[in-house]
Amino acid sequence: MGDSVDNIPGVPKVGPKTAAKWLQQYGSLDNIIARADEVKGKIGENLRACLDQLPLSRKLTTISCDIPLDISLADLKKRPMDNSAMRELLQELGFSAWLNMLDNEDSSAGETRQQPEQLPRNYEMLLEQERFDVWRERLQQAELFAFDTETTSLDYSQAEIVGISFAVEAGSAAYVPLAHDYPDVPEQLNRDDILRQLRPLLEDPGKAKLGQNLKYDANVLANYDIELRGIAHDTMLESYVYNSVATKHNMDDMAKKYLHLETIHYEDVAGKGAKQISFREVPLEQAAPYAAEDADITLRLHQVLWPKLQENERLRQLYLDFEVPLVPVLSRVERNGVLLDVGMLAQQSRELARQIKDIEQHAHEIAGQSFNLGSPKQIQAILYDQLSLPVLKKTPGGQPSTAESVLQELALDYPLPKLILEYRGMSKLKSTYTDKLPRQVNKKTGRVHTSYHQAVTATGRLSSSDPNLQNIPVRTEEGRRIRKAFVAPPGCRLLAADYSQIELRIMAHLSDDQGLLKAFSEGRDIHSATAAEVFQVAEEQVTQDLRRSAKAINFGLIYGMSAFGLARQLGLTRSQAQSYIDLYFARYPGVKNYMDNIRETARQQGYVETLFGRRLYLPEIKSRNAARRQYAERTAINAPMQGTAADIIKRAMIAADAWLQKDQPDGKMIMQVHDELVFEFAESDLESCRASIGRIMSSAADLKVPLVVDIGVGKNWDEAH
DNA sequence: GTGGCGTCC
DNA sequence: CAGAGGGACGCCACT
Repeated sequence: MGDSVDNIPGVPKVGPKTAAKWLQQYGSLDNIIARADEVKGKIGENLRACLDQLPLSRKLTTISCDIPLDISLADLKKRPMDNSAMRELLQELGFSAWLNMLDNEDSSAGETRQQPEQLPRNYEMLLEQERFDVWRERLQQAELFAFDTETTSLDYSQAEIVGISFAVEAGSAAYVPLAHDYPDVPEQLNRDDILRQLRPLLEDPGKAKLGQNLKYDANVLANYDIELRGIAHDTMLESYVYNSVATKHNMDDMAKKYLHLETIHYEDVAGKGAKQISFREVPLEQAAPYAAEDADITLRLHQVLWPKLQENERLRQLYLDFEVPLVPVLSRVERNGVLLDVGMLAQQSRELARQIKDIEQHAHEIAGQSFNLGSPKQIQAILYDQLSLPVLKKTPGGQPSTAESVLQELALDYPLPKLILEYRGMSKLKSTYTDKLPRQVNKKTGRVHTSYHQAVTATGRLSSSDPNLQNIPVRTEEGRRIRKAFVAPPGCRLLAADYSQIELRIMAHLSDDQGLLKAFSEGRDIHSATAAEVFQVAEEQVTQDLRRSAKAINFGLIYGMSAFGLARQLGLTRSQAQSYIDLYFARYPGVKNYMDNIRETARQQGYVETLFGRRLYLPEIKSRNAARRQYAERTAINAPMQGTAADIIKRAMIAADAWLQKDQPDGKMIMQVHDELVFEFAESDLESCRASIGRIMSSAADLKVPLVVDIGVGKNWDEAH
């Protein structure tokens, strides 16, 4: 720790999340300082000391919050904290993400500090068949009803249903406890019996259902052989499509933002941490209000969000044609799961363990002492303090970096960095993949079942977790061995289909650049074509090196990279890199034009859109802080391309699923990796399926360039590429 | 809980 | 004049 302003000794660390929480709680930095002593000991004092010693307009990083503060504390105190000034200030401080300023109701001001309303509620607990019959009839008659399952686990494959709640109109909801279990628990309706009675309703596609993250409920119901149909609305997706970044899309946060209601949290009834109990053990008198409220709030959220979506035709279409239909598709993909060769992974773990041990021994000999190769801190001490290697780069925290690029450079001159790199690679493979994946195989199905998240990314992509199947290694030979453990069952083959250069094709489409469009239309290798244009040689004369440079330029552009970044990547001087970029823009003026336009569009309307109208709000595009503004500008450039690609593959998934259901019921869609879909087909069907999948994916969008799909088949995922 | 690092597209 | 590549998830060390 140094003694500069950004590292004041004795000031306890305050992470961005804590800082954000305080800001939300207390309204301004000023109030935090006034109140912080009460809540956090001496932090308030230290905060004040920290801020008071700042010169006017001094740019600094406050504590470790990474808050660039362009104004002094005196300035801050002078400001009247009305709603708009507060919003502006928060944005300056870099807390726009928590500002709730993205909502279109923004202009209606004055509601951020609104008191929670009293929630009118008429909640009923159903313990007798007669009352359940009344409610079932209500559901039967309702145009739309909300429901929610309470279960024993967040993991759908482990989850048992404990109860179900319903709502048909705001303020009125019912909870049906079915499997609560604790001493002296009241007698409840029989679960199997009730599910049997509900089944026709839940499976009827004509009966419209509403829920919060219905994919989860669909998966849980599937454990009871109930195929949920008639998914009409999902509040999580409504919120996501309406504004992907204004709030997290869980019910508690959404209720706060859109209903100004404080809800009963899961932790309130089940406790948290080690003391958390299963919902099964939650007493009925607590469970019923919680569960009924879930259904009620879902309905109320829908009543607020659905009209908002209907105001914008493109958002409405995106929601109805992409996101909602994707829910049952993802549910099936997850439940299909992927077969793993666990024996193969176990063998790899053993080999890695042996190699890791050898490297450790060797490294300790070189260092002359024992240390933890997995600790960046210890490595830092050994490399820079003890062995006095040159410091090439520092982390944002001011410490000498031990990141891969740095070690690679050092590895040219010293032996230890190379060993550290090898160690990192191997321990990563072992801990994250070969050790972990086999433990995530479901005992009942013998396969791994990931969860896809539909409302996480800012751009519209899916994400995957538990396990994350979207970051399985592919780059190195050792890494690819893990893909060989993703296998097809006997008699089947995996079919992997990926969109070729989809983001660059989208860039061609969006920018309408004639050169780029022509290159794609002629089916040329885009990186070679770019190299030929930029370096002004015939395409046959493009060397691997030139192609590599062109590829870096192409991808760099998609991400909004600067000359500095390109120079670093290609090992050029900055001016060389700049001249490449200039040449590129000279050759592809449409691209240059597009990038300038999209920045301007973002500034003017405050958001950017994908081809299908998905929006990403970028409030920081107008930030006076250059770093934040430029970050927003890069996002403005990247999001339409990344997001359009996400839209297209979602549409392809919906179409592929429909085709599977109709024509190939034995075939399975088993994975999505952003621009790739993986299927499992019987060997005998392989060739016809290959043609069908190719057709379905290529026609998922009609761009000015062809959507080329590369398809491979094999007994394992690696082979299928 | 946070930061650093590493895996993917 | 600093900072200079988009989007994710997971593991580990450390506090």
